[in-house]
Amino acid sequence: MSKMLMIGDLAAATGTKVNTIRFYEEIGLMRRAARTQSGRRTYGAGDLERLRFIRHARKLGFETQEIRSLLALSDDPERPCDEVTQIAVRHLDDVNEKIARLALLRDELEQIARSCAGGSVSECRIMDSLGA
Amino acid sequence: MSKMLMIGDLAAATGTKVNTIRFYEEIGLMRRAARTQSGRRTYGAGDLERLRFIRHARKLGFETQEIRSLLALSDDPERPCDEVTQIAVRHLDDVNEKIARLALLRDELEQIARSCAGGSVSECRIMDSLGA
DNA sequence: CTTGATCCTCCAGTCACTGGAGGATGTAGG
DNA sequence: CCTACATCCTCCAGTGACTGGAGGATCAAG
Repeated sequence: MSKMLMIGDLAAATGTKVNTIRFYEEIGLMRRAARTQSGRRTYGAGDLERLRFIRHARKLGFETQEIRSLLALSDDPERPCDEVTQIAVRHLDDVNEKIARLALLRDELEQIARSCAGGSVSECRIMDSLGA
Repeated sequence: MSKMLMIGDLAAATGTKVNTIRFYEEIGLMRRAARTQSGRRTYGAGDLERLRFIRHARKLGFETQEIRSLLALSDDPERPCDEVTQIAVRHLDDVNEKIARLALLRDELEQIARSCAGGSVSECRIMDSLGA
């Protein structure tokens, strides 16, 4: 069988605090981990992947409930199709808007970095980039 | 002179809670607002733009300190150039990574929505999209 | 068999808000 | 002018998502 991971291994592999992983279990983002005889949590490769997903999603500004609903898409791939599509489409709009805003911000940051090459930034439109 | 805005106008225009705007002032994200005779905060168009920027940035997963440093780029456009460039470049990397991850997530959501057109989703790779 | 790293539970603290009490002010209708 | 009601003020307690630490058990190496 494949390698057993301890909670510290997950933490190290994802840059998450051990306490945070236990917290994710408590609020139901991570599955209740299997335990050893002495009560220590054990994980597999799937749990590692799941934790990475959660962490990245958080960094992208998704709330716990949104992550829950994204994870649902992969947790139960056999569920009714229209339900799944509905969740996916709802998130698609959100994701596309995030991408569009970030693209504007990126353009402005590039502009600042470039224009600054010779002199001081007198024309700063950074707020316009997310102000729309 | 241009239109004077009250805190409630800002709140309505940006979908922010009144209390949250006061909180932003407290932690120094919003400037200390000018007050009327009776002590009510008054704002101008610039404050509205600034608040919109803050709100969008939060939704994109930036922390208060990061927003502070982004706002600094437009707050003081005459400051030393290398300093500004440094801030901009540091954020550029972060922004580009966010965009890349969101693009992967979008592709996967599109795939789910499409493939679901006829049947149930048996091949769900949504976690791969943010798992890298 | 000791020592040090990791694990456990439980609980208090932080960050970024959110909501409400209690009271002053502003404005529109009678 | 007076009342009614929305909006403002300050202050403070509560929530969501962690973060850190106390106090104690377990495990792996020497």
